[in-house]
Parts: sequence; C-alpha cells; structure tokens
Amino acid sequence: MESQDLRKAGLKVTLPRLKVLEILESSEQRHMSAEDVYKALLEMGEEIGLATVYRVLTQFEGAGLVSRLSIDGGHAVFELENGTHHDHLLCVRCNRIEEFLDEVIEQRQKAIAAEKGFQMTDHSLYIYGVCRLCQEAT
Amino acid sequence: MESQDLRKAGLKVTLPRLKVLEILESSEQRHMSAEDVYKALLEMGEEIGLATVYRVLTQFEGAGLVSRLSIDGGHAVFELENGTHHDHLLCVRCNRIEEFLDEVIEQRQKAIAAEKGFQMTDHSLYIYGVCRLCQEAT
DNA sequence: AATATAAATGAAAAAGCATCTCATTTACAC
DNA sequence: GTGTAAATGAGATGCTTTTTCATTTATATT
Ligand SMILES: [Mn+2]
Ligand SMILES: [Mn+2]
Ligand SMILES: [Zn+2]
Ligand SMILES: [Zn+2]
Repeated sequence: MESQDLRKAGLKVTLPRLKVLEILESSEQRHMSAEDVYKALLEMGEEIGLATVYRVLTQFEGAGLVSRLSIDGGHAVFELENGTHHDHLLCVRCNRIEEFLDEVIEQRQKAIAAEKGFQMTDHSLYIYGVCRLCQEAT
Repeated sequence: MESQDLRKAGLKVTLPRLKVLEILESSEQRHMSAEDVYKALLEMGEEIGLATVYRVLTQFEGAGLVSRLSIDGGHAVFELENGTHHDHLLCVRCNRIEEFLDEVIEQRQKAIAAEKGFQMTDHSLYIYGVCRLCQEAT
C-alpha cells in the first residue's frame, strides 16, 4: 500500500497523489515529463489537472520520493527515487534515457570543487549521443 | 577590426552585431545572459531590441563565435568561444561561474558512451556549490 | 553614386513550460 | 458528524525565448 509512502512523507493521501505514484511505478518508461504523467492519467481515465500533476511531482521531489532532471533547454523529467545517485545518457534522436554511475567521475568532481574552493552541493552531468538502436536505423 | 570576424562567419556587418560582439569582448563578466547583454547595450546608449540580441547570439552560436550554456532551470548564458572545450562550476549563492577542464572526466565520458553503445555527440557538466567568497560571507 | 534585392531589425505577438490565484472540494483530527 | 487546514481544478500569469511582419539596412550590381 503506497498510502504509507505518502503519509511517511508527511503528505495527505489524495487520489491525485496516489494516481501519480501509480503511474510512476507502473509506466514502462522510468523517466517521465509532467506532460507524460498527465497524459498517462488521462488514458487511465483519471481527469487530474496538469497544474496538479506539476504540484504533486514538485512535492514528491521535496519529499524525496522522486528526483527531477532538467534536460538541456527542454522540459523537466521526473523519476522515482531509487536511493542511488546516477547520471544520464540521452539519445538525441529518440530521447531514450540510460543511466550510469561512474565513481571516477564522481571523485574527480569533488576534487575539482575542492581545488576551486567550492563547497559542492550538487552536480549535473548529461552525455548526449545517438543510441545503438538509432544508429542501426540510419 | 571585428567586422572581419563577422564577414568570415558569413554574417552581414550590422550595428547590432558589432555592438553585441563589443559587449561580449569588453564585459568584465565572461558569461552573460541575453538580458545581461541587452542591459549592457542600453547602458552604452544603444537601443537594440531584446529579440535582436537573442537572434544575434543564436547566430553567433551557429557561426561558432560564442557558445551557450543551458543552466539548470533558468536562462541561458553565452560566452565568447575561446577554442577550447571546458565545463563549469556555478556558485548557487552569487551565480559566479568558474571554468575547468578535466581530462580524466572527458575520457571517462567517452568510455561510458562507448560501453552503452552511444555515439557521443556532446555532453554537459555543471558542478554546483558555494564559492569561496560566499562561504566567507556566511 | 544610384538602384535593386536579399537580409536584418524592432515591436509586438506568440510559444512553451511551469507556477500561481482563488473559489471549491476533500482529507482527517477531534 | 463537524470543523479546519490542506489540496484541487481551471484559468490566469510569469518568464524566457522565438516568431511574425512591416520597415530599414547592407551589399552587390549597374
Ligand atoms: Mn535516472
Ligand atoms: Mn565558460
Ligand atoms: Zn535513440
Ligand atoms: Zn558565490
């Protein structure tokens, strides 16, 4: 019962919140824009406003239930928090998103921040390219 | 004479273009938003429309004269192209921007793309933190 | 130097994503 | 069940950037 997740996060248990969580958990795509979630809700027969979807996703982010990626120029995408930090590879053709974690890079980033006298709070790394499938489909 | 830079880039030599170039070259801040450039032009007494500033910066980007950073959530900032790729550290307090280049990271990125079967076209890396001056100013 | 023409500009409108406002509804503590 | 604070929906609004279109300008050609 995911009502518990909501309560634990200090959020009232409401239908929009339950449904948004459900979409994020059941969708075949792990990374979704607010618009994606909104459309999935419509297909599911739930008439939840886009503003509410944005609100709920933002609250979930604040509660640590989801994390937000700010993709270059475009719109944000959200994903269920899985507890482990990772970065992303994005296909510029089909928008496929893959995840990776590289300890060497993580380490170097910390070292660079230290060198420059920065107290590092965060970082964002995206690798853009053409995925294998899109290369074959040339 | 920077008219040559423009001609070389296949762009007509116009006052807005010359003035935008001039601002980018003479400003004490290397990284500027379109709004920053627009305001600097006003202070210089040049009444050039914001739309034109955006257009010119975008054309300069296409011509390889400037590069654009898409900063998390906010607006884009532009900088004169200096021929060498680099990434950025951003102060979350005062918005100071510092530059760095780390060959280890550059290398790892390529390796990761290859591992995942991606033909890498680009990447974007930002390290966020509190700069030395802002730490002292606590 | 005058002319022609394709490109550039300015001002305002529009686009696109996200947030806010406010009247109404709902969750939940008592 | 009631009361109250919180959540929601619909539309307005905000903010950055792009587009439209009438007018001006740069530059090639006479
Ligand atoms: Mn992810
Ligand atoms: Mn830079
Ligand atoms: Zn692809
Ligand atoms: Zn700072």
